Amino acid sequence: MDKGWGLTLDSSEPFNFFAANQKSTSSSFHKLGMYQFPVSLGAPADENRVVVGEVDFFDRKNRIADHEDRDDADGDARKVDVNVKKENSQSNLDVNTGLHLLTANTGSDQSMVDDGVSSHVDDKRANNELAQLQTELHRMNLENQRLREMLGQVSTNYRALEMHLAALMQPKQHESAHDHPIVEGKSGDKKVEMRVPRQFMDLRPSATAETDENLSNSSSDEKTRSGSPRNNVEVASKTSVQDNGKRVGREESPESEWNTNKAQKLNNTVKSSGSVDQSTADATMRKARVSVRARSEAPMITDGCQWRKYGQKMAKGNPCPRAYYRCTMAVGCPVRKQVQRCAEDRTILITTYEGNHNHPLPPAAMAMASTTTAAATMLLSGSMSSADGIMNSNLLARAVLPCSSSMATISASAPFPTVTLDLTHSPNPLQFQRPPPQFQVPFPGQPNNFGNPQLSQAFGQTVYNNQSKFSGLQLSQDPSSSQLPAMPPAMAPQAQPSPFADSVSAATAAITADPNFTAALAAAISSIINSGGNGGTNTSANTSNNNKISSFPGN
DNA sequence: CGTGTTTGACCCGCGC
DNA sequence: GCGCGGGTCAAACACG
Repeated sequence: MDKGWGLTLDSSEPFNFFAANQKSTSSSFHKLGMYQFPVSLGAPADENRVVVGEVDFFDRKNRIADHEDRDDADGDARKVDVNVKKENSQSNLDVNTGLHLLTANTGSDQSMVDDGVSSHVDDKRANNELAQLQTELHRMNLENQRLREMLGQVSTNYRALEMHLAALMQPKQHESAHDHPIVEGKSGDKKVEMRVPRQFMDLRPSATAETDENLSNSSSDEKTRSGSPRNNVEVASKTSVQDNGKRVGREESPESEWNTNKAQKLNNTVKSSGSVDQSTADATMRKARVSVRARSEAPMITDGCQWRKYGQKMAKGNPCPRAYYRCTMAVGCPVRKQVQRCAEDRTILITTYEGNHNHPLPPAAMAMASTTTAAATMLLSGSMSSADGIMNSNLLARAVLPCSSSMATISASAPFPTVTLDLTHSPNPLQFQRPPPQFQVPFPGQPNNFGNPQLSQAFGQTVYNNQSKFSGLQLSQDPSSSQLPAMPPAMAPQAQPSPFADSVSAATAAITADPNFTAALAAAISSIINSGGNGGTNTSANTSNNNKISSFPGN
């Protein structure tokens, strides 16, 4: 293994949003506190270590211990040993940091310490090195502490959120029992139906059943006429109400999900005398979208699902056409996505997901599902008109995306409430040193609202320098907020980067600023929070199904 | 030949 | 009512 970036990026492949999860099935997950994070991001499966730049944390630590064993009289070594033991004790608290991502030693590094009798020169050199390592370890201990605090806060917020959601969902459980039968039946967890991890892009975690019921009440005859072949209750209940045109029956099923928006609008009109707030919330649920912004030269990010392009349009204000894709992993799957390059920066790919899968998902897609679901959950809870909903949204934001202090944006404003996961941001100056991979991270200070000002927000400083705090998400319900200017890179005041005093912190930041790592972190966290790990068994999911795109908007 | 893409036409919602 | 823009359809086409 070379001493370069352990997080390899293969520019020959499209940006695989969750390649990390796919490649780090079980052996490559390393516990980070209560969560597990894949560390062999794009690296060969047999390399579980992460070597950052020229610094190999674990080898250095081992060397420290080695020196200490051989030279007990060395005060520095003793100090370092204390630090090492401190860190080990922190490991017992189930909170590890990137330091613990390494699991193996290499023979090449061992050659530095097994050179037999140590000379004075070697001792001096070792002392100097130990002094440096002591500083590094101290810093990492601090980072460990910060991470522990973060994780503790995540846990607390999540529990609070869970209880809150349980309270909200209590009267609706009997109705939602039929919703998402596939995943719920698989999970069997009593809390699963409220935690929304079960399907990729489940955008209706709470109001689904009620909305469906409303739909069935108001448009039952339309349903029967729709002729949808799906037996999925959720989808079948939302089949097209739009039977006033020739489109009815033109396509068997996927359209129905998309038409749900229209159906909901009609429904809201019908029941205008009813609970306005509830109907508004339902409509919001149905329109919710999750947009992912990522730098990629590839025509489409690989998210684990199979897509078929069904249309392309020139969107106003963007010279790059917008491509429309439909999920083809199952007949009648209503999930669709739009892919469009950013007008201002065409290296940024904007992928917008909408709809619920009506089929089991491969693990790779589950990873994405967890993330997008978490984002959608935040959006939906935040889209409530009540202050309680806003509070809930903030809780969700903190709990589901604990590292999202500056990486997710919620916009409940028109036309569709959308939560945007912006993976284009990284203030890491080391990015300059990296060869431009296919999936790039932006330069510091780069504007982040390309072409989609109401959606974009920083997403990249996920665990930037391990200083991310849980500042939550920006929640906007004011239509005027759709024109919010780009949040400056310093929008997360608590995520201000500290100077890279040494290569360790710089390398750590480099890793954590990597979008793949960021995405993997978000996916891992949300996966575990949501499902308790039903996406843990990764297989060779279709990661190349998007390579067949012959043309791409903007290319 | 099956599958997926391309692309012009069509439908619909919305603003004026 | 009209025009615009977004979203979708489906025939034609390309490809393996």
